[in-house]
Amino acid sequence: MKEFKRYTVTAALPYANGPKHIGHLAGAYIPADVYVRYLRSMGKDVLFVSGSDEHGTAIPNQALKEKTTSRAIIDKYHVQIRDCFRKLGIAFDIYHRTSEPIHHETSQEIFLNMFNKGLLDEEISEQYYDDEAKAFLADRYIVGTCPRCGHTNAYGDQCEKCGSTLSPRELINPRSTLTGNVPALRETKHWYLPLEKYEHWLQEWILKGHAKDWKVNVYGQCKSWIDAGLQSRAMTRDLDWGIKVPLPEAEGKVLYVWFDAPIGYISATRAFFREVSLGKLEFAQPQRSFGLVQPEDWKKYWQDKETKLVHFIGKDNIVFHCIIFPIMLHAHGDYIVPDNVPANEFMNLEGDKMSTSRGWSIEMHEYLEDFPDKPDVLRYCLLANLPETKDSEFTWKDFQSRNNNELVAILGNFVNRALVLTQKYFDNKVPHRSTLDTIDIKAIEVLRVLPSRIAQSLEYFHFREATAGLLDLARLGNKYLADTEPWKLIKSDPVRVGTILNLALQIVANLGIVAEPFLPFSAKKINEMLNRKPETWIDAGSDVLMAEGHALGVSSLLFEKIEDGVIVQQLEKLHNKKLGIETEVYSSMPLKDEITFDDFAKLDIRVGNVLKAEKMEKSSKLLKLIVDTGVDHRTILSGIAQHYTPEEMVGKQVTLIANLKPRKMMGIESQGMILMAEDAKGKLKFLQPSDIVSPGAVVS
RNA sequence: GGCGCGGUAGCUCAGGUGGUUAGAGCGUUGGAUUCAUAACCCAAAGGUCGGGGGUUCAACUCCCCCCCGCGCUACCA
Repeated sequence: MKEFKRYTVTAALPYANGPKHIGHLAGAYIPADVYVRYLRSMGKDVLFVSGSDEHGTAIPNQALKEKTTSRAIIDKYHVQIRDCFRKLGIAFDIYHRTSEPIHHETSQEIFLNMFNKGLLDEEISEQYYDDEAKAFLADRYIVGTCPRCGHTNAYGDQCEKCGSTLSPRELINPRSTLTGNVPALRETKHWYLPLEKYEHWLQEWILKGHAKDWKVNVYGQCKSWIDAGLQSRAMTRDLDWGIKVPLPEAEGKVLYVWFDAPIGYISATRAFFREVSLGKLEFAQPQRSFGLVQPEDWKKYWQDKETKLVHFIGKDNIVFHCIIFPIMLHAHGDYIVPDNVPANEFMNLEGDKMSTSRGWSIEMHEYLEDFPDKPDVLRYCLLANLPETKDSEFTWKDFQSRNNNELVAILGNFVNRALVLTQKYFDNKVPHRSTLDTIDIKAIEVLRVLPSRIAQSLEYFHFREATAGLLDLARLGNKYLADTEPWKLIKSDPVRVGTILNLALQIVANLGIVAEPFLPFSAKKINEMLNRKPETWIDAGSDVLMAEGHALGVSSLLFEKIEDGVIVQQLEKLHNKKLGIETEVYSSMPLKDEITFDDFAKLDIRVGNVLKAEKMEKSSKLLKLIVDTGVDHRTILSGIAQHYTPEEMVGKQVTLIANLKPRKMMGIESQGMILMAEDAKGKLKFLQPSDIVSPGAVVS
């Protein structure tokens, strides 16, 4: 493995439009923090940056929802997320935010640099413009009738009713959400990054250069994108929230959020060195001594080939961190590109996908409210279950069992045993070590190799394996005590017991070092109980960390058991939250505009019998149904393939709109629409009369 | 439908370039023990490695087909 002079480690910028949950922690922040703490302990020159991502259309959207301003939204969530990270021990050197002036400057500089080098293509297209608001409308600010399902409040980019991905031009009767006016099409100019020009470079850099050292999931995802062929992407948007495009002709335009967000890592680094060099810390919180620094020192961390750049992210960010941002850095020319992007998969929760909007999540602040003194327990559980190679699962029962059977019973118990025995037999002082037996020498050998084995795992981003190694170190201690049985020997051979406990305490001291990256709060506690200053990883594996005669501190329990009741409560809380959100979602779905009876009478709703049903070729959602409507036998395509098999549908009575304008889908005309109800999980159920009626029966 | 990643003991997961009896932790069962938060320590039971073909002296590991989960993408209620 190549040796680097220094490390720049980034953790994904959390989007400041809402709270972040433990899945985000597992995906990026915890592994990044462990990695960085380990590097620091090894004495490496490492800088750990992150910050809030505060631009993009979803911020004003959230402001609309919470009936406040975009500024208020980012201020609220920036503080909330930052504080949660702090309480969980995520030790950033700086946690910045993209709304800061230095970030705007940096982003504009990079944009201008690329623009001046001719790296960006100009393209003119037609987009909706609201005359009254004097603004181009971002996709989300246009609503209209969905051309697919007829939903009257579909957004310009997506219909939330049917899930269709739309473009604003497709909407029927579009209107602006700002003023309610009908928007007009106007020409607008945007700047595109021609990703396809860098395909060859990506092939060399990733497909050839990182075939072995990148994780398969990351590599596979990149290969998939590159092989599919890349397309030019707009790097600017018509929006009033974001970083102004620094060109005179770009009034009212901002940088695309995915252009500026990753630059946030760079601007955070700039902010860090500026603040530290001035001695005025606002966002920076240096976690180690950086010595005398200059504002320009940020360049070493981004432009020197001897710097190893590592991005920690979740799998949803792979394309941006492995394709788009590296292309930006490479095209610009002054910057290094990431050496590795150890993206994790997703963590599920109690058998279902985690989702803040669906209420199926454990938000960081919720956990910290309920378990304020247990940040390490969460860190441990997430580390032990990290979705490194595939989606993994967090359950409260596992949380309890990890805590009770591993942290309490193995790690905490060993530390407690060693300390209590020393208190009892040797007046709380490190006893003298005399001649070593074979069993002692064997234990010392294991002690010597375990930390380097853990280090090895960390270097390769195998965090689960490393975490297991930490527990093995405690197991070594437990086994050593069980094998030597000092409590039996104390009467007959106190000198031997001294040797045994001396060694046991050396193992505890090692735990104080090795546990630090994983369980920083507990490691601190261990060192306090040992009454010693923390040491670096370089000392790990040593069997002479604790000097003879050294007085130990006051011992207390590292971890406490979690009772069944606590777990039951959390499960209830989770289910209640989900129910609450579901009813909220249903009740907040606004009623559609009032219609007259005549409007209603236009609809020809009938009951039909499904005569035939078959899967549509090349479609995963559509079933082709032949329905007896009483007046005819017609073909209706229905997107229920994921909910009903063709066999299930045959012979069923359904309700349909018989006079809907036919629509062609996948080359076949659908002559009507089957009415379906959707439950909270997105499952579709068809509507049926309570008793069998004749096909063609009119619904009114 | 296309592409990517997965499908290994009851549960959560390890198993570069194919090679003796397929591993770990938890759980279960049994034993030992009492210094320790009834914790620790030892041992055992438990898997036809998603299914079916093929290549090979030999496949969890390579190739083909199929099924299931997740993601991206297309089409879409």
